[in-house]
Amino acid sequence: MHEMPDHSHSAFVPVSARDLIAAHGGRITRTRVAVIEALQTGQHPLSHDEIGAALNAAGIAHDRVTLYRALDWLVEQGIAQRIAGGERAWRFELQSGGDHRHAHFHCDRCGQILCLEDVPATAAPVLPAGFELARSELVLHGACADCGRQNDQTGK
Amino acid sequence: MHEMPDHSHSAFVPVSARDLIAAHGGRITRTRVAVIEALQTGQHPLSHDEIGAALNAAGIAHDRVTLYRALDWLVEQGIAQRIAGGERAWRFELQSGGDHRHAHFHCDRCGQILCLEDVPATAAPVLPAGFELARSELVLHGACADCGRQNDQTGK
DNA sequence: GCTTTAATGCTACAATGTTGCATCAACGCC
DNA sequence: GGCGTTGATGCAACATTGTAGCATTAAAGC
Repeated sequence: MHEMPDHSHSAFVPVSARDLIAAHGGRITRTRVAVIEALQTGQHPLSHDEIGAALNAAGIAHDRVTLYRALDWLVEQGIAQRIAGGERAWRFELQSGGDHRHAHFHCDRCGQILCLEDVPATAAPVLPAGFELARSELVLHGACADCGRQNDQTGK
Repeated sequence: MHEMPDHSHSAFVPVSARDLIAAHGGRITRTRVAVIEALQTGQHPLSHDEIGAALNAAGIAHDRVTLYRALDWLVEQGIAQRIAGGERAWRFELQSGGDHRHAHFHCDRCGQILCLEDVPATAAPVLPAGFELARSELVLHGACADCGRQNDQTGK
């Protein structure tokens, strides 16, 4: 809402992370910035663990709980969204504008999750009376290209 | 408590739990029988916890681990299927014949999961090359009829 | 620089699921 | 029916994922 001075010294740090946080009235902390940047960099939804590793790689010291809370806040603000991957852990990805919801692909071999940008998750058909639809989540399961069909059966 | 199964009004003929187990070459134990009966009785996918409660109610002593393993076996055999509810815990429901996969509705208020028998989860569209689709899972989120719109706050 | 308080870091805990291993019991065989 | 084999169970301990409480730190505004 308010004017931001031009941070011309922001070498490789995308300004949008800071703007994104400020636009939601949150304090700009290194954890939040790093988390957003990790999500921006990642080509697929990241688990809490992967984000933590990214922070470590970036030299950002952090606590497990802090990361959980940072992610909670991002989801709460609508900046990020949670995805139920199939495993017990949540995955997170940035809410790429508006309510655009796409489907995801979960590789049952490597556990990786990929975005299927082309495939909308908004298959919202007939619901019983009284039901109120908030959003829909479509997850396709199978084997990704990397895992190929090199191994044909995997437990779990 | 062994009642005559009432299947006069539905096309879904309850298969004897014992037959189901035997057909897959498993041993007929009281735990497995009770789990299958609990899933048959339940009108919606049950969590491990709910199944455990059902076993207790039926006077079937059991261990937590035994229940996990019984459920694992059922899924492995294709008798039951796992559903990622959105919470961390799995839900289980019987694989009601063939590969019929329907969508599910997760109430964000009460956490209940319901089957949407009418809504197929088979929205299998374009996948990138090399990808192998095994199954798809469609979960709709919102408020169920019971929770109605009595409370409007939602984590969305 | 100083104040306010959101955000962090730590400890402890809760919930869910897994592993190893000794024991039990389901099933086939006699 | 009794017996042996082996799958299934029960128990203890552990692993993973996520939360709650609270003192401390640091971001934002003055």
